[in-house]
Amino acid sequence: MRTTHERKAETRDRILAAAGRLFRSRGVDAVGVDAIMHAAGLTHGGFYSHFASKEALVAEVSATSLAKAAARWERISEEEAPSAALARIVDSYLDPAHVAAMERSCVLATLGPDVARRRDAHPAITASIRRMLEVLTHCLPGRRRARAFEVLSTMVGAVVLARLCDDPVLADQFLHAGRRTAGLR
Amino acid sequence: MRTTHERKAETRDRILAAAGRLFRSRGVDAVGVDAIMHAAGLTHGGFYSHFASKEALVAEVSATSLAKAAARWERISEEEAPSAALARIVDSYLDPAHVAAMERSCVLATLGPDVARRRDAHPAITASIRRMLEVLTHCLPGRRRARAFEVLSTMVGAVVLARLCDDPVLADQFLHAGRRTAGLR
DNA sequence: TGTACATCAGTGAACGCGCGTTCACTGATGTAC
DNA sequence: TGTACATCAGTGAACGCGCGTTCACTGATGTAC
Repeated sequence: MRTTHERKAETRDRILAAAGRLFRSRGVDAVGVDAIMHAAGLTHGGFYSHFASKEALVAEVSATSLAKAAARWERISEEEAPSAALARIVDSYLDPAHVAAMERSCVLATLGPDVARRRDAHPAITASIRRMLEVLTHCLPGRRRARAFEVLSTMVGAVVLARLCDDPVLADQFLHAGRRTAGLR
Repeated sequence: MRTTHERKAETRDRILAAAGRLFRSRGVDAVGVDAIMHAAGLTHGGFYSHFASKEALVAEVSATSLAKAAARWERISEEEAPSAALARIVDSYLDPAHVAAMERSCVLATLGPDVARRRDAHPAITASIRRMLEVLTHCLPGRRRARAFEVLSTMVGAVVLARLCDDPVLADQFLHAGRRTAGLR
């Protein structure tokens, strides 16, 4: 029974991963349970032995996906010197290739408004946002927390705006602005 | 026939306004043509004598709604001294009451990722973003365009993040961060 | 000014479709003896 | 070790529903004479 449980947990993770990719690239309402289960290599009927509803999945996907990002930032800030960690976090967030790959991009910039309309996802997301702010504060010169709010806001806004630009030059200028607010270059 | 044309144009505007409100507050895919037409005081069948499809409506709503915002910024920057205009634009954008009222809020922060997935809306949106950057550049001390990118990014990001926060104190800190990046207070 | 006709914005029934969810089932795996 | 049984993750047909879109229509309004 232990192995079975582990296998089920793996399947659950596969569903979460597939949903994360699809929700981010196409939008929550444009992706059906059917498509998610198919992407996870399963049939749609089994979905409800893992999640209570599609809404529950949405909340869990955004929570776990953002928690993973927060954990990655924490790992980077522990492994490297503050300024190097900051550069790595900000540069990877604002990397044009990463901005283009919506399905692997940050939930905040990809599903932000969508998730904002779903109140039950807020607590978990707020917790991850706090962790991200903590990391940024630790990495910023002078460790001024107020600056962490500026940096995170600019990063998220720059990615949202860059994605709306027809012109790649304009898009790049938003990404550069994000780096500048973080104090890089 | 003139009066008829004018009346039809008014109806069209009413549909656009209703769709703008509903799309922003509930999300594009959560609002049907039926609900939009009902909010405009009409029945759903008439929709297609005004718009080719729901997708066409989405593109037009985001384009006109953002163009209106850009025009408002331009008006403010012409009426007031640069620093006063900047304060008015940024403060109204980051006003907690305005942030809470999604249905009247900025398309960038409300439908950003949704619209980013619809390529046909990008040209018109890019044009409005350029106008907004122009206004900000004109109002910023030293008229440094690079700073306009930072300010717009922070404003959009701060609103997106504030809406995801469970805790109103945390949300307010994002809004304050937006003001600080703009050089206010 | 009054009448007959044409136009067309808006109506509401109807359509096919894909969605979220349910449920009886199957068959692989784990447990008991 | 081998057999019989229980469990339950995953299957796939079925459901009711609301969606986007179409279309024959109606009735108010504008035009022609």
